[in-house]
Formats: sequence, structure tokens, C-alpha cells
Amino acid sequence: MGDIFKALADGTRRALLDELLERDEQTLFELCSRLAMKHDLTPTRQAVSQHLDVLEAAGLVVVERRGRYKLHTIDTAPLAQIAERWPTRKASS
Amino acid sequence: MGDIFKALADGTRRALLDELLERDEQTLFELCSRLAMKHDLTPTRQAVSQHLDVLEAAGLVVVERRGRYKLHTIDTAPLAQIAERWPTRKASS
DNA sequence: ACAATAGGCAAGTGACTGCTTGCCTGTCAA
DNA sequence: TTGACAGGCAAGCAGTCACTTGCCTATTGT
Repeated sequence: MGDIFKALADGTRRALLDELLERDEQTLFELCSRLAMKHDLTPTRQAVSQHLDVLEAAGLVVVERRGRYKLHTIDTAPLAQIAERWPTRKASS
Repeated sequence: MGDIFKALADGTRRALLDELLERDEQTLFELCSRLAMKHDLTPTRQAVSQHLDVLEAAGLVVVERRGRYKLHTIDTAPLAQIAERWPTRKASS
């Protein structure tokens, strides 16, 4: 559970999820260039790879090896658990 | 936005939110003893105070000074934003 | 007034994080 | 087969984090 929040705590990782939400099955290089284009983030390939490892460990990203490519896909199921854990009630008022 | 997730990334802070969800307007000392009783967490008073600062900065906890007491109350509004940001769709299947 | 209670400030520490650098492995096309 | 392409491994580094320790302020009851 805490792994999910730790994964989401980083801005670069949230940007990665945003990109994966728009298009499934993206490779590491695709995601790198998209971070630069649309989010003005220019980390190294390794840095992005490590971020994806964190997201995968949290269950937020599913990976499929296909030939020499490694395709990443978002899984929003863990995010649904968040809403369930703390049911939204009225602010204490 | 990232502040919310950073706040939620820590287990002790999530436990604090759980306690505040059960009872509003708890003091620092009340929360300390409840952490020990129900969650087997025995951090120092200062540690808990710092956690509450983080939760307050994230907008998840609202504070009201009353005499020598400082009463903490949860505000679940920021949690609702999470569900909105990444709408739950079917897992990639 | 004064002691007990509730909380705050600030420095220090060990662990973790995000990131980089350098090099290596595996896959595909010509 | 060999070179280009996609990705992986591991060490190192600066910054942040959770936590403690020691001391200080403010409010309350007697």
C-alpha cells in the first residue's frame, strides 16, 4: 500500500503515468522523449528506467518483453484502492 | 499535488489519518498514545508532531488552537482529487 | 506564584532517494 | 557477422527524510 504512494510521490513518475494513460505499450525511449517534449523533463535514460522499476514494483505499470523492446502499460487498479481506503466524507466543517 | 502523495507515502502518517477519521479534534498527546495502542508505533512526541506538520502542509489535516491545546482534524477533500486525476479504467487485461 | 501540562524550536544522525556515469548484455537488420 | 539499437547492471554522490535529543515557550490549575 505504501509502495503505491511512494511511487506517486515523485513528479516524474506521475508524468510517466500520464503518458501511459494516453498511449499503452510504450518503450523506454518513447517515454524518455515524451517526458522531454510534453513535460520539460530531461532525465537520463537510466533515471527513467529506475522510475519505471518503481512503478512496476508498485503494480502501477505492467511490462511485456517483445523482442528487443520492453513495452510498458499502465494499470490503474491500484489507484482504485486509494479511493476505497479513505472514503470521501464531508470536510469536518 | 505531490505534497499529498508524499504525505501519504509514510505509514505512520497514514495511521494518523486513520485515527483522525475515527475521532475529530484530537491533540498531539492523544494521537501519540493511540499510535502506540492500536498501531504498535512508538515514535517520539516530536516525531509525531513533525508528521502532523507534513499532513497539515498537504492540506490533509486542519488545526485549531484552543487554549493550550492544538486540535487536529482530518480533511479528506484532497483525497478526492486523487480519484479525479487518474480516472479508473479497466486494467490493461 | 509556581508547578504541571501541551506544545515548539533547532541541531544532529543514519537511512533512503533520485540521479548520473561507465560499461555490459541482448536483439535485429544489412 | 558485425554494427546499430533497446535495455540492464552497479557504483557513487548530493539531497531529502524520519527520527531523536536537549532545551525552551505558553497555558492552566491550585
